Amino acid sequence: MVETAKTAGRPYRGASADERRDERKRRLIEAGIKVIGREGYAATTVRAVCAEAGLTERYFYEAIGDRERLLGAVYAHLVQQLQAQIAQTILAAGTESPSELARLGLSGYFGAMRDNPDAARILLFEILGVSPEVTRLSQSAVADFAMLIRMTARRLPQPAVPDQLEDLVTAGLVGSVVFIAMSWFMEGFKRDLDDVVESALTIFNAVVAAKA
Amino acid sequence: MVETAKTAGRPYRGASADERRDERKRRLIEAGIKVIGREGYAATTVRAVCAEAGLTERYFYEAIGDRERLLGAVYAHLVQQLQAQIAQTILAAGTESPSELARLGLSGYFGAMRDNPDAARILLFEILGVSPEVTRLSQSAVADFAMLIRMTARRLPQPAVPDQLEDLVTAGLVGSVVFIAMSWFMEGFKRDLDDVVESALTIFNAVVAAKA
DNA sequence: GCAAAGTGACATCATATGTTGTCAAAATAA
DNA sequence: TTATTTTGACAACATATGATGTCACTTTGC
Repeated sequence: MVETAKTAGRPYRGASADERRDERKRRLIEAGIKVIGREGYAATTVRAVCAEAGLTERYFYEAIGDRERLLGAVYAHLVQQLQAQIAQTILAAGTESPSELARLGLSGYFGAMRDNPDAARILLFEILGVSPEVTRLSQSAVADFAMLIRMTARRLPQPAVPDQLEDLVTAGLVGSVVFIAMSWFMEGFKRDLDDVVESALTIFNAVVAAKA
Repeated sequence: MVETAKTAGRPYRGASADERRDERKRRLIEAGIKVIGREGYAATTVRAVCAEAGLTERYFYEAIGDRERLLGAVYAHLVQQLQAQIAQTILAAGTESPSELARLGLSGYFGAMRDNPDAARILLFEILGVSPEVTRLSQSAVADFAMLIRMTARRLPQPAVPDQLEDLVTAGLVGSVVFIAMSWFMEGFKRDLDDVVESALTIFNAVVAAKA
């Protein structure tokens, strides 16, 4: 008991304590996406997530804390991933036409939903009505996407919408995209991606083209 | 034990067995609106609903069945109420202009949300991610409102949107209204009702005015 | 008045699940 | 090798709550 100052962590299997902690958290979030996406948040148990991750409950409570924080972490992860993908798509585009940018962004969004139904279910359905904290998180994501829309529309010569309504209108545009995605999801993604993109784009272009 | 055929019910306190059953169900649904609206569905217990209704658990299980069916019944009740109110508003209107009809309908919708926040919370937030059955219920309500929009838009001389996209676009319009309502709700209904209606109407009119 | 149906307060049961603790085996440092 | 840390499988606990049962009291019909 003379000296145990370095209890803070020791390498194990070639990884430092911090690296292992991060890796466990990553695996738990990944497992959370699968389990919540398959079973729904209400039916998701800590045990099931741990089994999917190949970890024990202790690490769950160390890395995440509780079920609700898992959902928050999963959601934040998915939103960030989605935003990054869309941003990358837009930035890589050779065009600056708002309409074409919108098409690219919407394609990225809807494509991501179709290609990862587990994530889509969480992003579209499982996130609401869980708790005030999680609801705020989702509202924050909506605000982010609304901001993206505003930034894109700002490239237009004249504002299409009265200033004091801009935030509500862009929130509405986000909602139209989400609901189209929900309908598509519920139908099992039967429609062509192009149809879905075109539907959302119809609304976007109409609003942008309308005179203030 | 010679004869007890009429076990089917006896008047009590001036009401028949059926009347009392209906009244209990009504009170349970009313209590469900209050408790779910205040505490959220996840935090709603059968005991709390029964206490709010002034009834005992036995009647809950007789009249409703379980927690999830309560949410379904509450939601169906609220949607029906909302649809009836909006339909009445529209039918009583002296105009046939789609734009004016839309303004009336949207005023009814947003006004109802503001005037009954408990119901609004259930309609906007608490209904998703509970179970496949309840999710289908909400999708069905979305489809109903989308149909209402299409019927209104049909009065226009020429279709504003390609036929094969009509369902997705109208789903998107419903989504824009819902998300505007959600934003408004989350801000504590600070904005004027007129601003909110005008925002949704901006999107509606733009889509309707756009050329196919 | 009296037996039976209806009601309400409460007890009880079963179960699920979040959460923490135990303990032995594997990996590391000395 | 040996002691210590890390890990994983699993037990154990407390709690909440859905769901059903008990029992005394009220109301009704005869």
